[in-house]
Amino acid sequence: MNEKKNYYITTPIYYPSGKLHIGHAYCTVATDAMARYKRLCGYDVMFLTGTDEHGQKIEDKAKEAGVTPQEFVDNIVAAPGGVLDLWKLMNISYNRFIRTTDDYHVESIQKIFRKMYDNGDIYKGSYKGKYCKPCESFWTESQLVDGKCPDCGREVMDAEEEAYFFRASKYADRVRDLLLNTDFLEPKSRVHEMVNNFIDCEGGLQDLCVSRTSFTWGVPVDFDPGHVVYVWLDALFNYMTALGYQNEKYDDVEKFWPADAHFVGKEIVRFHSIYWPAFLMSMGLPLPKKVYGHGWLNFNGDKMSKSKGNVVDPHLLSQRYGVDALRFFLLRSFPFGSDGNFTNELLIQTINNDLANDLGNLVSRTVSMVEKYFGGTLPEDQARDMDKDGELVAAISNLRDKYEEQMEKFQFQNALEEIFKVIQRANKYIDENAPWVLARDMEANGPRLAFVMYHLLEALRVCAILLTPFMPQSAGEVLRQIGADEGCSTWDSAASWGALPKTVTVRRGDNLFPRIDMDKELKELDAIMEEAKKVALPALEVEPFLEEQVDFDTFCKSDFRAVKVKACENVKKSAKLLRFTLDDGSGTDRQILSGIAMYYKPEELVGKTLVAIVNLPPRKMMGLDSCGMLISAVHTEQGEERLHLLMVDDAIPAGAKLC
RNA sequence: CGCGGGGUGGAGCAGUCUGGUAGCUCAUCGGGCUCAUAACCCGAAGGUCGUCGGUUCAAAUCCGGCCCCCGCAACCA
Repeated sequence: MNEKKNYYITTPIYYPSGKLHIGHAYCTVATDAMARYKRLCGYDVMFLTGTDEHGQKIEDKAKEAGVTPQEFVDNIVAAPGGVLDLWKLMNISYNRFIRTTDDYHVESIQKIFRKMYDNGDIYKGSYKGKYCKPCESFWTESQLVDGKCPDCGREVMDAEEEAYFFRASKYADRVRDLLLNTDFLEPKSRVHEMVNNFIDCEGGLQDLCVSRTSFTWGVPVDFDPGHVVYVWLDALFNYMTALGYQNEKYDDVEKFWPADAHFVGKEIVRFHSIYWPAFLMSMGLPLPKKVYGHGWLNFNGDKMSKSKGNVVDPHLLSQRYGVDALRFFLLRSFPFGSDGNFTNELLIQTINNDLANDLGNLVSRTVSMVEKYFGGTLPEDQARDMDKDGELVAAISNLRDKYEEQMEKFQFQNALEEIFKVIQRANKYIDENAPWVLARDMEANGPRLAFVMYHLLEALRVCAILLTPFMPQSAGEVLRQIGADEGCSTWDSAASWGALPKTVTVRRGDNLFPRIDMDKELKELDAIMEEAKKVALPALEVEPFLEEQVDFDTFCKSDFRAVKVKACENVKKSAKLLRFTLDDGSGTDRQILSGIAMYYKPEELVGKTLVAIVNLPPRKMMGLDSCGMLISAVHTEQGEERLHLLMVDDAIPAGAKLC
C-alpha cells in the first residue's frame, strides 16, 4: 500500500551570522506553501530547511563576541528568538532541519570529499591571494581595505596557499547543456546570466577552490590536516546528507532523491545551477529536477541592507498583523520569480482589501445570515435557480484546476488571484440574490434563500481548502465556521461543487482579519523602524585609532601639498569617481581620481584649494592614471558615511608644502 | 561596446515566449444596497504601451537604432 508519491523540496540553508530577515522568511514561506500544497494533494513530502554554520565569517563574529563558533551559531539558531523560533512562529512545516555542524553531516562531507579526491575531480593546487603575516590570515584582493589587511591595517604580501580544487571545467559542457536545453533552472531569464557570466566567459568555467587553510571553522579534510572543506561543497551536499547520503543517521536517499525542487535566492543561483550539478555529476548521482531562483524583496524601492538600516523584521510583522496575514501578503503581492517592492502601505492595503474586506467580510456576512435566517442550520428544502446560480457554480467547479496549474509553476500570486476571483464573485452573488429581500417572506422564499446560503458556504469551503497551504490557521478557522468537517475539507472534495451536507450547521467566530487603520499603522511602523535604526546604528562613529606607531622618518616621506582645482568632472560610467585636474605649483597639471562623486558635484569644487599627497605611485582607475590622493575627513553618522574634502585657505599658494 | 533586469492610464503591476478587442489591484468621481468588518455591488473618467525606424493585412507583443531607470561586476589608490 505504499502507493503514495514522494515530493522533496528544500530551502537554502541560511547563514546564521546574524538575525534572519524578511527575505529569508519569504523564501521559507514559499517553500512551506508548496510543501503543504503537495501534502494536500496526497504526496508524501520531505521539506528540508536548515543552517549553513561554517566559515570564516562565523569564526570572526564569534571571536568578536568572545564565544566559540559553536556557541555563536547555537545562540542564533536555537536560542529564544532564533531561527528555530522564527519558523515556529511562522508556522513552517519542515520535516527536517539540518545544521552543517551536525555530526552526521560532517562525517558525510568527509567521505564525499575523499571520493571526489579519489576519482580525480578534486586535486591539490594553490590559491593565490594576499597574506598578512602577523594575523596569519589570507585575504582576497577584494577583501582588502585600502590595500591593507582588513583586520590590523598592516601591509599584506602576495602569497600562495595550498588548497584543493574541484575540476568544474571538466563538466562545463554538460552543465551548459543542462541549463540551455532543459528546464532545470527557472525562471528562464536566469539561464543566460549564468551561461554568459560563468561558463562562456573569458577562460571558461573556472575550477572551484574547495578547501582552505586560513581558518579552522569547517569540516576538516580527514586525510590532510590543516585543510577544512570550503563552504559550497560543505553546504550544497546538505540536500543529500539530510536524507542519509554517506551516513547512518537517515535512510531516505532512495525514497526522496533526486529532489523535486530547490528554492533559492537569486544570489546563489550560480552555485545551485552550475557547481551543484557538477558535484553530482562527479559523484555519479542523479540531478535535482528543478532549481528555482526567486527574486528579492526591496524596501521602498531600495535594496534592503543592514548598513541602510531598512531591514524588515518578520518577527515584528507577524506579531503585529498575524502570521497568516504576513504569509499571505508575501506570496500574493509579488511574482515569485522577480524582485518585489515591499512597502508597509502595500502590506496594509493587501490585508485590508483581500483579507478583511473580501474574504473576512464574506465569511462574516454569510455566517451571520445563516444564523439570522435559519438559526445556524440550513433546512433540507432548498430551491435552485439556474439563471442565478450557474456562474458561481461554474467558477467554484473550475477553481481547483486553475489553481493547480499555477501552483505547479510556482506562480503563487496567480493561484491566489484565481481564488480571489471566486471570492469576489461570491460577494457579487449576494448582491444579485439580495437575501435580505428574500427573507421578508420566508414562507414563499425560504427554500430559495437556503440554497443561496448553501452556495456561499460552498464557495467559502473550496476557497478555504485551497488557501490552506498559504494560511493554515485562518483557512482552518473558515472551514470550522462554515461547518465543514474533515471529509469535505480534502483536495478531492475541492474539485467540485456540493460536498457540504445540505443541512450544515455554521458556528460564528471572531472576525478573522480585522481591518487596519492605515494612517495610524504607517505612522507607528515608521516610528518603530526609525527607532530600530537608531539602536542598530550609532549616531556618530569614527575610525578606530591605530595602535601601531609610525616613525618620524617614514612619516616625513609623505609629501603633502596644497593644490588648486583647475577642472573637475565625473568619470563616465563610474558612479563614484571624480577626475581632478590640479595645479600643484610645479607648472605641470596633475591628474588625480577620487571616489567622492556621491559627496560633491564637480562644478562646486573648481577653484578650491585642497590637500593632496603627491608622491604616491600612480595608479590606474577605470583606465585613467591617478597621481596622488586628495585628503578628506571621514566619519559615519547613523550608519551613513560622511566625507569632507580638506579645503584650506585660498590664500595658500599651489604647491605649498604641509609639514 | 562587461553581465543581466526593466520603462504599460495618478500609484503598483499583468500581458510580450505562442502578433489580432490594452487587463488587474489601489486611488478619484457618480450610482445602488443594508446581510456584513464604514464593508459589498454597478457604472464613469483616465493610457502616443520610453523613443525613432522596419517587418506585417495587423505590433505592447517580432527585428534594428537611440534615451532613461535598477541590480551585479568593476572601481572608490
